[in-house]
Amino acid sequence: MNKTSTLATASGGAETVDSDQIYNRIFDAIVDHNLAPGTHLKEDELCDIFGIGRTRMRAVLSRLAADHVVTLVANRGAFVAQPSVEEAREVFRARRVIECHLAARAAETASDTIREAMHAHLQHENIARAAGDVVQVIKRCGKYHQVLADQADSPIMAHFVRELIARSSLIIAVYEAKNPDEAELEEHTRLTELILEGKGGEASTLMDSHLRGIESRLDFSSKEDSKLDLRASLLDG
Amino acid sequence: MNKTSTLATASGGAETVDSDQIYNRIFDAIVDHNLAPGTHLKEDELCDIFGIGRTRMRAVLSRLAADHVVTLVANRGAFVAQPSVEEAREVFRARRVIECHLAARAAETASDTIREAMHAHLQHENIARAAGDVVQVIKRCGKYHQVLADQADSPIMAHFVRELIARSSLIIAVYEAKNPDEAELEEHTRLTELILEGKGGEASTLMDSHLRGIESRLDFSSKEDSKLDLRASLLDG
DNA sequence: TAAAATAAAATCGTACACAATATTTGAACA
DNA sequence: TGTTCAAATATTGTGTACGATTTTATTTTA
Repeated sequence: MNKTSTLATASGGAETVDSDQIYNRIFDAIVDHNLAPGTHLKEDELCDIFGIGRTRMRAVLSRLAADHVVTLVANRGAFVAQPSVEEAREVFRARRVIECHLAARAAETASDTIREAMHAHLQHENIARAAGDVVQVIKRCGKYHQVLADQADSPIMAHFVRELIARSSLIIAVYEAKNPDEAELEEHTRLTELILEGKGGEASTLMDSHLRGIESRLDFSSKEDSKLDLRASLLDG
Repeated sequence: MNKTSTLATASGGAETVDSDQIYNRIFDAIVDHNLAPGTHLKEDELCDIFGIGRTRMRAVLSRLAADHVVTLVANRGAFVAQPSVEEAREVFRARRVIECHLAARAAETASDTIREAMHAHLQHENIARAAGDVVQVIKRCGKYHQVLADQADSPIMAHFVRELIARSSLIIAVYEAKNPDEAELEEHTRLTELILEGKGGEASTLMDSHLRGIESRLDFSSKEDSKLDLRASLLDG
């Protein structure tokens, strides 16, 4: 929320480190599956990495906790969140309600701005797909929903969606989908068409089934919890 | 999120002050219109009041800022938020989307638990109304929506609603409604009936018009901004 | 007197020191 | 060898000091 870090006061050195940048770095690392769920985010370690004091790092971690991508445990510290099965279902339920609405709304106000933003993003998706870069494809697929939400001219709900997408990414990391599925890309393309054609009702319906599809491809069977998982495995094996 | 404050370590003294308590105190004070929008929440002052250090108070203020009921200004501090007109419209738009869904959902799963919770709350509303306690009536009316959201078995959306209701309270404080309107209470009663009768569609529709009613009773004409307001007043007078 | 420049006070931003708590290590013992 | 307890280590929780910035008060000057 502010610059700070006073290493070089005079001269144009600008040795400032923006807290927002650090926040985004960690947020992105979690969403992009570079930080696994359950990872202990030690304060000192992060402070060394980013070259700031504990006070500021703590503020960043609090913010991530408010986003529900990090869990704060008293006297133990911050951990990358591990969504429960119930939480996972809840997240997708909320996403269906909000994103279906936003899809319909985007269709109602379909403009050139939306057309450009959506097409630009779909190109990115296809490029990653063509290059066979699976990791990039997954990242882009998640981002499609954010791009769409941002176009619906409802900043508050777009903000909710941002959090829900991030949590979905964690959910996918924990309850790994069988495979990212090729259908996903096609559905994004089809959804974009419907929105640009102003077909709000159909767009909403497709968004609903699209999200249900992603949810249904998750594997809630084994894991449960890393502890329970361990216990179950030992009792079974 | 944790107890802390170590004044009395030994003995049963329990001189502990819970940060959550302080957070809730301030949150409630804002929602209940005991702290006017724009009020400067000075850290030292609050520290004296609650008997804690600045570190913890800052954490509390950050949390309130994440809820959008407090605005943090760099090098100036924390202020009770003053929602803009656009923000106000956005908040009510989001509320319609989410609360209409939750009303319908509550109707689908109408249970005895819901019946009890809703009736218990309506009684509170009517008691306050009968006593002619206008302030209490306003508070209770706001809380009705929270009670309803909590009954819909969708914790994430209920959490969103909590934030939106708090922001609505600030909106009402800034763009004061002509009057709290008697219709509000009747609509709550009618809405409760529809939900308990399992009429989800009708409940959703009523919720929509109910929220539109509240929004339409706001006065967006004069205020704009305290500064602009001041300037305008001085130029006009 | 009014505007501008300067000084003083108030307030926030950050780092750091020390306390409290949790975790690990290792030694003693059965 | 395995278990229990205690010391040592690591990590988080909080208050406080000091620097930076903003605001207010005062003085200077035209």
